[in-house]
Amino acid sequence: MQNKIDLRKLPPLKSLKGFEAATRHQSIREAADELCLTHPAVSHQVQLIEEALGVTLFAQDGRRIVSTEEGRVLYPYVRAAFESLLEGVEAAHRHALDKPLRVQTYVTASIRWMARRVPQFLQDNPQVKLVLSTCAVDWEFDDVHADVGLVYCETPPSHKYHWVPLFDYALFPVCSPQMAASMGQGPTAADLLTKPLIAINTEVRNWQTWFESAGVKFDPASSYLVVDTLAVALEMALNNEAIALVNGPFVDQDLASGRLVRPLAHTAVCPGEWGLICRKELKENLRIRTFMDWMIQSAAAQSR
Amino acid sequence: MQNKIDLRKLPPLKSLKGFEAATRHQSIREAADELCLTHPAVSHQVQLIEEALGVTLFAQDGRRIVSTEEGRVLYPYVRAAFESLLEGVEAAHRHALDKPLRVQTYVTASIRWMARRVPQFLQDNPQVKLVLSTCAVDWEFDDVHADVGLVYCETPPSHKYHWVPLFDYALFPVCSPQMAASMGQGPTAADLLTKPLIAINTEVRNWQTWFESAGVKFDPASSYLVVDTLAVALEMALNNEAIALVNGPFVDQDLASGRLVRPLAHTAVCPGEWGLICRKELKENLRIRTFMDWMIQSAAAQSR
DNA sequence: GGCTATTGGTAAATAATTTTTACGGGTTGG
DNA sequence: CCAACCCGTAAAAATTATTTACCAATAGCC
Repeated sequence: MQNKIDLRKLPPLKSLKGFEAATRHQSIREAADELCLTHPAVSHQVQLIEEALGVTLFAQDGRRIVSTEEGRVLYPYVRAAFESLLEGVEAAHRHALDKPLRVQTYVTASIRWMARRVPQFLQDNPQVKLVLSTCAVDWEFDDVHADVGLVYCETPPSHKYHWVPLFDYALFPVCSPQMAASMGQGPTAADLLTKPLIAINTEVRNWQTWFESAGVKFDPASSYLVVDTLAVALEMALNNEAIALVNGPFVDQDLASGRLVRPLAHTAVCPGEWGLICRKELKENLRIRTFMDWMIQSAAAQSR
Repeated sequence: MQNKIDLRKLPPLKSLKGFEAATRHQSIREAADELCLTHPAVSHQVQLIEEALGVTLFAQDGRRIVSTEEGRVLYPYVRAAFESLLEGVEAAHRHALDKPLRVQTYVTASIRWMARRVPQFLQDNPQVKLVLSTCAVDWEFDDVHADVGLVYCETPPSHKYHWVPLFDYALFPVCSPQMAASMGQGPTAADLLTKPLIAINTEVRNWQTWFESAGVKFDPASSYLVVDTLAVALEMALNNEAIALVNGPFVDQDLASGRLVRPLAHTAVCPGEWGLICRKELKENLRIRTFMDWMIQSAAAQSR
């Protein structure tokens, strides 16, 4: 790095704000107003510095104050110091925002949730760069290769992580309007057993869970289609080929547009939640906070 | 002056010391040692800044810490800020010491006390410049035209002044060795009445005070010489022409060298004291403190 | 000239902050 | 594998900063 410097000779740094503002205004009161302090606070700050330096910085002139020559000599240095710090903060921010934010999520969440929001996010935060990476649904959040994750957790994750739940792991079937119509008016859960059901290979128990919560016996051995991601299942549902079981708010747009429908309203809310995750020490990180806050906002807007 | 800058965006200034040292050492503990703090203090300071900026500044690497890229980006700006402040302090000091220090005192104190010390003081403090000004003995300290005074005060001066007593207002007669010899062995106070006594026009009562304290009646109307400063009176005493009444430690050298003697030991200590005076708000001023401390030291050394 | 509004300074009380103490977890090197 | 070392955390203690309440001085205004 660099050589040692004598930090002990520095005046009380906090009080320098008072000196800076007081010098600029040539008035204790105005400085106090600017700093949102009372005038004795600024008065005291100035005195502290005068004592620390052994130099008189202001003289009283009527009911105002006037910088002494020493005050005028000192000011530019203090000013330069503050400007350097502000530049440094700026530079650190720029640098921090410049590194791409690595976001990890599952295929379906990526395609059907992230993909619909990320463009707007990038438009709102043009300085941020994103790298989206996708993993299988049962993967854990990998804090080495990602900064933030949108993942499902059955139980709150370990204490080393910061965890913000976003929405329920809520199971409900969807299919094409034609498929729904073929089951007649107001089909029951049992009626679904007559149709091709698609399951996700990592979550084969979901259909059983849903049927049980609907009070219908379901034989897991009964033949059904298994694919490896919900995105594929949904594609098949859209193509009128099967009924898919959705596990989160991933079909809102298709439902809104009518391309998919819910043949019946029953929803099975499972334990655990979808949420955003990051390492605890990064939760105040500028990029990460920006990203998480935006996504939380967006999720709240969706469910409203 | 200059334009407003946004002081609110500044990180907690005091904590920057911790960041600076921690970055330089790449170690919290070493930084703490340098700053004479405990390691949690520095750890906390660093965290404060990280939170304020929303940027991670250090990463743990085994049992040390390593600056992140952001930390390395920020450091030079912080460093520059500190250096600017140190320069500013230096510049203010230089400027403060550059203005001559205006010292006010009376003729005799000036000639017979200051004049003997000032050269050494200036040698010890080569950056300080002095202007000595002299006034009549009954003048008050004039804080418009002087920074410090060496004056006599009967009662402690008003609260707006900083007052450091240096020595008593002690009256005792001095004369040449010949004059003393002409009074025979062990003269009494009354014997002095037969010799020419010199008084100072602003302090004509002093002889009366001294004789009364010695238990001798003294008629103020009795003829004696009146001059306007003790310095003149002493000159006459040195020339064997009269007995002078000294009111402070102004003849120490002459007594030591034997050029003047005290015909008898009786001393009348009057109320009040000689001392250094300056405006209260200046008492921490670098030049003034330097000067006063030096003179206090010197006076203490003399009376020792 | 006297009155009032405004500005600063001071001191004690209060609030905020920094620092320390005490402890725990993780890493390194013998 | 253990001891030494370093860092982080949380609560307590110590220190600083700020406010409140007051006073003195000035300047503008009848």
